[in-house]
Amino acid sequence: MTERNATNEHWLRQVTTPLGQARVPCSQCSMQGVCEALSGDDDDKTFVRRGRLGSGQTLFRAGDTFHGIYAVTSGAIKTYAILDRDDVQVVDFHFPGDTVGLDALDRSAYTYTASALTETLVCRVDVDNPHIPIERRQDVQDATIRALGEQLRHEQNLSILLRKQNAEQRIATFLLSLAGPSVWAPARGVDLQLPMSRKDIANYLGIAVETLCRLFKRLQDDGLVDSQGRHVRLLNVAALSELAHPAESTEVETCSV
Amino acid sequence: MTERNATNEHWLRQVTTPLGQARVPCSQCSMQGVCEALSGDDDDKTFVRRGRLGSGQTLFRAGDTFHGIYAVTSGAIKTYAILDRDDVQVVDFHFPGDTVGLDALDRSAYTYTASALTETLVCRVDVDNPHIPIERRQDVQDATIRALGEQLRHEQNLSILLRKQNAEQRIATFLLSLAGPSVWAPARGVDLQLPMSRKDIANYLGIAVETLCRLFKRLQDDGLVDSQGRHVRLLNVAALSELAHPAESTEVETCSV
DNA sequence: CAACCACCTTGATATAAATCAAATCGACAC
DNA sequence: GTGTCGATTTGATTTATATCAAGGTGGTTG
Repeated sequence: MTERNATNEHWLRQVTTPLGQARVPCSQCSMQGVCEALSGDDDDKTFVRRGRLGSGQTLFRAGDTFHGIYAVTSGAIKTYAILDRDDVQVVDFHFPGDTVGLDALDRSAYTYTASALTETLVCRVDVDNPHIPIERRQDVQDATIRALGEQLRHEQNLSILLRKQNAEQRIATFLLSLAGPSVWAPARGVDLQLPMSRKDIANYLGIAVETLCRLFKRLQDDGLVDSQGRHVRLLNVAALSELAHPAESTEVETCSV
Repeated sequence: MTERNATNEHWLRQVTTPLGQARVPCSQCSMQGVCEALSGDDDDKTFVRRGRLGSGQTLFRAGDTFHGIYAVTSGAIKTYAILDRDDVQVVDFHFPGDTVGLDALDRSAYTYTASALTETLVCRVDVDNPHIPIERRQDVQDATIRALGEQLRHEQNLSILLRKQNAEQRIATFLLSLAGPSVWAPARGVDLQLPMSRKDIANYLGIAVETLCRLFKRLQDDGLVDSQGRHVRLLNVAALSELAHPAESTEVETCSV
């Protein structure tokens, strides 16, 4: 149970901001402190730059020379591998506060392709050059290791989800993770504006688009969500949570009455 | 295709030594350089210690106070989460050259439980104390970040496997990854002495034990492997590779003749 | 406007894999 | 030896999900 909670806790933490929130402050960013530490010291030595991506625009491609990591401040990014012509694999979605490109930190090239799902703002932190301060500053090292650790645990949790949960549970978990901390205070339902297509979601969750659709419908019919295309409202967060990680009701069967 | 190869390349790299090899030299360890850098400087300031675990013995438990990471030098470790009573999830297997506990590097407690699958030797690298040199030395930082990056990519590849591959493909990929670099020179088959049970393998691959058994049998009937309990010999590495990542034979149909 | 194009949705069918059940095997204790 | 317990294997059946197929939607372009 402790484990279970820990797992879910991290899923929720991955998305530090509810979808729709415009901008994330630096204090909530997974690279916290790095930007302040690296920018503004010197005119010529600014290692942090802000950038803007239009919807669908590519940030970098798998195999491109690594030149730094990106922190998302608004919008959304997807990273994906191109396995074949006509066969891609979405590896992750990145929301405000998340970092993109961490998995290439120790390499000369990016591992996956990263594209914006909507208009997106990013902070680029240069780390391509071994001479720049980021390699030397203790606070930056710490932030980097923390970000890597978080990302690693996120990926481990995803692996667990892919082995243990069926399609419906995956969807419930996914929706709750997108909602982020908002689920703790579901005033009158939680509104989500999904930045990605059904196809991307299905691909990410490892299920067929048709299955995703049918299960969305089932959740809708059961009154758990209200789904209008990319606008989804979570109507019954408690029931969704129950779906995502069913209670270990070995002895607590009175609950169901 | 580039992507596909990259993926498999990493799977293979995860296991740096073929199973059965007695001991891994420090030069092949994922913490390369760290041990030499940290040990022997001072009698009292040795941050690397060697340890021995009997079969089944636990190295640390999920929730235990974090006190360092471990490099496996011989034997094998499994890390797993206890989700419920009677429900565990194997997160990873760790072989000589691999590191255990990296995912807790930025935390105060270990994320998963780690147990030895056979008699196992480990090197423990202390990093619990913020005052010790490991936090300051550049070479150690670099090694840590590299190890984290590798682990992260390994986990991403595993996630891709769990979404894209069916049970048979998962098994083929798993066997090839265990064989490691040996598969490049399959003299007269590659011998594997599996340190883990069928149950653990099935759990790790996200399939039922019965399915695993049946598919082992199928591979055996098809002459791809010779499986006698925990002793497995890969008889046809080429065919296994073909199973693991089927050729994109859109226009190269002559190959099958 | 019509034509086109992805995307989304729903239905019918096929199938891989889970589940339930039971036999066999192996290791270890007594 | 005999008995026990877990691990492994095999069989029969069920089920979740993929696949194939076809409509419906919405946006964009000429």
